[in-house]
Amino acid sequence: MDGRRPDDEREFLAAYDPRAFAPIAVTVDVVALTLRGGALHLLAVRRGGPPFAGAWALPGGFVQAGQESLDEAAARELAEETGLDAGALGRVHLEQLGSYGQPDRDPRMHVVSVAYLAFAPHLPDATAGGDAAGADWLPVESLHLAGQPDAAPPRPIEQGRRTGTYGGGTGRRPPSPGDSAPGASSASAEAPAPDFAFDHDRIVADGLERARAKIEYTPLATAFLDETFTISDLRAVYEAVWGAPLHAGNFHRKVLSVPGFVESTGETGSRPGSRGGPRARLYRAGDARQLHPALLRPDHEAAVR
Amino acid sequence: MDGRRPDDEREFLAAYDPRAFAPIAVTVDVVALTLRGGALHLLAVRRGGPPFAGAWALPGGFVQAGQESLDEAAARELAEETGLDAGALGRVHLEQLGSYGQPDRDPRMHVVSVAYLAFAPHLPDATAGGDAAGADWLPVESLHLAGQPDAAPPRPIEQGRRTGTYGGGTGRRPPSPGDSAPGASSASAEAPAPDFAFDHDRIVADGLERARAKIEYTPLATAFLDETFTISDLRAVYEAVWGAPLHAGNFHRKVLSVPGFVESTGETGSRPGSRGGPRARLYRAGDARQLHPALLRPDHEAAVR
DNA sequence: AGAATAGTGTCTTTGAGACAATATGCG
DNA sequence: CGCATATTGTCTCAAAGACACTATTCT
Repeated sequence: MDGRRPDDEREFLAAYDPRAFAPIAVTVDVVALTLRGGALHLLAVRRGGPPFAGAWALPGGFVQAGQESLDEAAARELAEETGLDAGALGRVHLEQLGSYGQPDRDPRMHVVSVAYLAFAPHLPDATAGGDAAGADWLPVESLHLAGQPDAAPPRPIEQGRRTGTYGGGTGRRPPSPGDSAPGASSASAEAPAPDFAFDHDRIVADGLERARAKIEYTPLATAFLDETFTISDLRAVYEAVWGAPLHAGNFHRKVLSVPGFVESTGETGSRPGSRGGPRARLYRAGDARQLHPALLRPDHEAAVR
Repeated sequence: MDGRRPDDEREFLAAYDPRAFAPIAVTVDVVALTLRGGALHLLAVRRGGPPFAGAWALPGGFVQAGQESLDEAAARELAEETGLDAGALGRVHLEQLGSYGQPDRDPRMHVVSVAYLAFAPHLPDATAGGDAAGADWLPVESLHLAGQPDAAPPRPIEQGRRTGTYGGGTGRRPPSPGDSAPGASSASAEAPAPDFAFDHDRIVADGLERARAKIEYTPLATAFLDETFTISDLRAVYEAVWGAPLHAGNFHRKVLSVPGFVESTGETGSRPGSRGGPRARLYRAGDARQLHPALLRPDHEAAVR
């Protein structure tokens, strides 16, 4: 309406000499999830230098200005940390999660981070790329995450013991007051009580909630599996991501009843379940992009209220 | 792990002298939606200068480095264009939509735009803020959007005649090429067929799809209404956003059956529908943040396949 | 043999949607 | 009066979930 105000003046200048105006750095950070030994794992790197030296952080880095899109930058960073080539990356689901831009989230300067969420089939051990001191897959159930975004936080679990099934109860987590996660990030690796650098714990929490919601109404759970899989493999994905056991029979029927979710390869798996049982039939991902009707989380309505 | 590679070198420098490295500008753009006369409208501004001078664009601007978060920047930009004060802004729902960072999306330089989605009750006419030549609310049904993200594009509608119900058919819209719709208000808006500057048509399409999906499983449709409203008012929101008529009786029962969606104010509206009928009871938004069970779009499964 | 798993059948309950019916208030 | 709307009732069908059952294969 009226004449230029100071803000506009600066914007005007910025268009012609951006370096004089916009000291905001843009990075991408990736919340990469995979299944290892039946448990959901998150890719994290050890920070090699300050700030937060020694703390866990998400793999990520600066977007190369004028060179790449955000999606490309995320794929590049993920590849650097996992050693994946372009072919293997093609089997990974990568989607944008959200952007984080609090002015003080990085003590050095104003950094806007565009977070991505990745679902990958079982991947090899992580290899530290960039200036990270190390990279590793952390079991999600061991994470201490601040400010759970919604209502599906990882429940307290016993350390060390991984029976392949669940340690937790039915899922209506008690608030668990003694379960604090202060900034006391230990720099040694044995103790898995990972506090994250920056606001990465919030990004991880948001990513986990997105993952839990996304497999409800999309077939993306198959992105955690190989080309062919059994219905039980698929059920294991849902159980690992949701952290709750599912009824095998009903799940089986449900998956087959949703059009386009999976399609049969007429084959049958050679190795039955490690504890006996008939050989399961093999399926591959179908062509649906959305599940109708959706596969809703058990008891989720109660958790949300 | 190993020695620094060139990329790392640049990142390292960037941390200490960002101006030497990161010529990426960060902006926010807002997809602001409201209901006017029963139809969904989008807030747009006329660009005052190149590039894309004279074209419609989303309200937005640069994030003030070190001064504000992304959310704050979006709220500020929205307020500038709508003349809303802080109080009125409190009644507006504002959420992050996604970030857009193709290197060539702005011809001047690499600009990463963080898009926001806003739901607002009926607002006054837009007032051009910043360096815009004008601002206006455009009927969403008149927009020509490239690359519809999904399967719920606006259908053709008859202009002028707004009977309060629908002109369209059952929802499987024919493309309807010659369908123009002048916003016919302040800023020389005779020529419609709005093509947007930059990639803003894609952002708008993504925002619309997000809005259509979001009111399925959240009570955010109430954000388009005043403090109190009737069930019919609420139904009008769903019909405007989804672009399809809903069965009044079933909708009524459904809304009341979802816990926490609306709560009754014991009152009754004084003005019945303009064409007669009993006075409807008034409700206000309930305390639920998610709807269980959800209010699914009719026929959406078929549209998605 | 005993145990665990794959896959199917059955039954109950909930919810979505089609349709009908009644009451209210405007023109 | 005639019509549109608000609200409630009824009926049918799809789907989720609990439970049971059979067949298969490992230890």
